[in-house]
Amino acid sequence: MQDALRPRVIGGPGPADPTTVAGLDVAYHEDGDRLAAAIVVLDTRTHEVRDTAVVQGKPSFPYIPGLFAFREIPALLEALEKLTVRPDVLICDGHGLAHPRRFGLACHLGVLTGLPSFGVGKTPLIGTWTPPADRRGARSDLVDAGEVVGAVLRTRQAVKPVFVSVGHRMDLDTACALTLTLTPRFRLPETTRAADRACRDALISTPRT
DNA sequence: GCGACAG
DNA sequence: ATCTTGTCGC
Repeated sequence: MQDALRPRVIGGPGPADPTTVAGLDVAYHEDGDRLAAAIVVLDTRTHEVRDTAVVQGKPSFPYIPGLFAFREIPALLEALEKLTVRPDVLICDGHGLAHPRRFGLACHLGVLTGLPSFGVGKTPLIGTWTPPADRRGARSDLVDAGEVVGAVLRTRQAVKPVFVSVGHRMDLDTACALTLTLTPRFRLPETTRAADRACRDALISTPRT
């Protein structure tokens, strides 16, 4: 399925001046039988929350490296339908092009929604790289099979870098610039942090349905 | 065959 | 992802 959908990915450039950016994330209950997906739309400049959508559900697919999207996409698409604000960019918790078949979660969501997207991963899935300089904004190429599939970006000095890769209708420079704009204080983008908080809270505030 | 392996 | 334990720093 990934090989079939990959041709539908459209390359950059990404939006020149996106007004809103959305963070997407999914949290799982420790019993492994319940999950919550959240999407939080922020104003790109002020980081003010413009919209939030949270849905609960059950995992329908196991976690398998390389097939991660099939586990989280169902709930994320449901949450997307509940949004009243159409975000200009989707920022995913995971990779885009930096995937064995060049079709990670960010690419998959971008193709299904038609929206520009990119991924910001906390750990690598594929590729090799040299550590970027120890200062915010420093970056190095993430290379796999001889091609640059993403960037290793330092969002905070003296903190582990993040892995940025394009999804759909996006270019790496725009993705890295947006990531830096969204990390004024912490390692991860405010979008990701807001979505992580939202789905985690939803999972706890609703012990049973 | 062995090791790696987004969340 | 989630959990635990321990350390460092503001």
